[in-house]
Amino acid sequence: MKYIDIYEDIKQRILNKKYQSWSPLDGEVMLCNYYGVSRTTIRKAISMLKKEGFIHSRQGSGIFVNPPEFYEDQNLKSLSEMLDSHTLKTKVVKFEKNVKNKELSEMFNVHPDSNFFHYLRVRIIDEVPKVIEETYMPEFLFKEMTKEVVEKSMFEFIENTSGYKISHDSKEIKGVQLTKDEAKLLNHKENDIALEITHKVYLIKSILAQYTKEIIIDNFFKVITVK
Amino acid sequence: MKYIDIYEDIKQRILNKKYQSWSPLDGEVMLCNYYGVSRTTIRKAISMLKKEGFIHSRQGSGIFVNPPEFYEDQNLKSLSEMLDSHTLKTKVVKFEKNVKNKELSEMFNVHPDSNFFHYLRVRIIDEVPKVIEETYMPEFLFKEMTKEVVEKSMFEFIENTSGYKISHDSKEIKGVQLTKDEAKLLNHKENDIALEITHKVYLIKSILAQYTKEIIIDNFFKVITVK
DNA sequence: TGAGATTTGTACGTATGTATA
DNA sequence: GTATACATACGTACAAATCTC
Repeated sequence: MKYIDIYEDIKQRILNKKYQSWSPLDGEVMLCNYYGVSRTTIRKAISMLKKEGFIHSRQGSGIFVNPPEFYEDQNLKSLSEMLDSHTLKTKVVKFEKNVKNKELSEMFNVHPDSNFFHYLRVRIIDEVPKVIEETYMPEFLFKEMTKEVVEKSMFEFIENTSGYKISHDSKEIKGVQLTKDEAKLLNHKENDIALEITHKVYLIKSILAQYTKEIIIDNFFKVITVK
Repeated sequence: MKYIDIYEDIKQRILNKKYQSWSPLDGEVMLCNYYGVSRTTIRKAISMLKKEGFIHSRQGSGIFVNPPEFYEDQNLKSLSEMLDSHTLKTKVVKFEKNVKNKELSEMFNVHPDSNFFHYLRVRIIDEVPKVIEETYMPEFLFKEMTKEVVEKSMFEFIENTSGYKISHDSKEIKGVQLTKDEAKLLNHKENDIALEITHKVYLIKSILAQYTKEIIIDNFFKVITVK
């Protein structure tokens, strides 16, 4: 798709700091000529870049490159993926199959005897354990699941390998005090304040595919919106 | 603007539960005829509805209405405005002018002698105090500021009355324990866990116009993303 | 201050591609 | 396989905001 290519090209230029913050991008007509496409196509690419906070535009004026803080935390990935620019290690503390649990079955809206995968990972950033990540997934949806998958990216597995399509994504953020076990895993003191993010991933038709609870010790979460 | 009208019309139908969750909307061509506009215009309205989580579409299949949890907390307004559907009262606890403060001046990037407005409001939802909101704004930007404005909507004041345009918006969310004073205002116990949201509103060219710290006692914040 | 040029925004129409039913 | 429905892409015209001289 042309507009995707153009979007990627401009995005890379911005990420590689080819433009100064607030500096104007070429006008739409100029971009049409440069990429050899119609204005509709350029505007589609521009629209995506705007949505993700890379640029903004004003009628009569032009298109302008945003400073990095506008787009850095924009893409709603797994919270831990947000930290991928740092040296990141993942330690799988636990990996179980055939877990049965009444509350889980209710949450996932499946038969009470259903089996779940369960794994617990600790994310280590710059040699410091920062995030505990505990995940449950129904086994009947993911038959090819292995420990190897858990050691890599679950997100990618769902999107590319499993054949399912992710429909939406809900996160609930709250402040909590660390339990004894959590404190131990994170080298912190019991009752220290942390953020708990419960994360549900849904497939088409609102089928819940994954439930994750993250405990994150860097006690903040940042959201930037561009008008 | 036609596409805005169409967007509003369909949005209202969805909010008023004229459609069942997951039920198909009319096709694009049908909507063109109904509203008497081109397909481009329909697609612009559809695109906005998608962005805000009201609907989703799949190629070859159709356009489908999302269930309420997709769109309820979508719009990034002031966090307290998110609760406007409940009976909401605002109590202005403090309103000061001519506040000088070194840290504030640095944060706003203005001369150290600059004056700030400062006000502290408590938001009362269903008769229960839930949110403490403390705001600082530089006086030189907002000359017409009065206590009356503070008692109503600050957001509207900036957008409509002051003549400035909001460029972007950053929020930082963290877990905190209530101080003695905060606990008193919220009828809670000292050291109870709450969420603190620091909120910065920027005008064009990254001019910081408002700094708000919210302490919110309902200890969660929900984000839903639709792919 | 004002008129004209520039630039993005809105809207129309048409044709073809691609996923789904 | 065919029909349907959304997705992509082209081109054109005019409106509205902004910038420049």
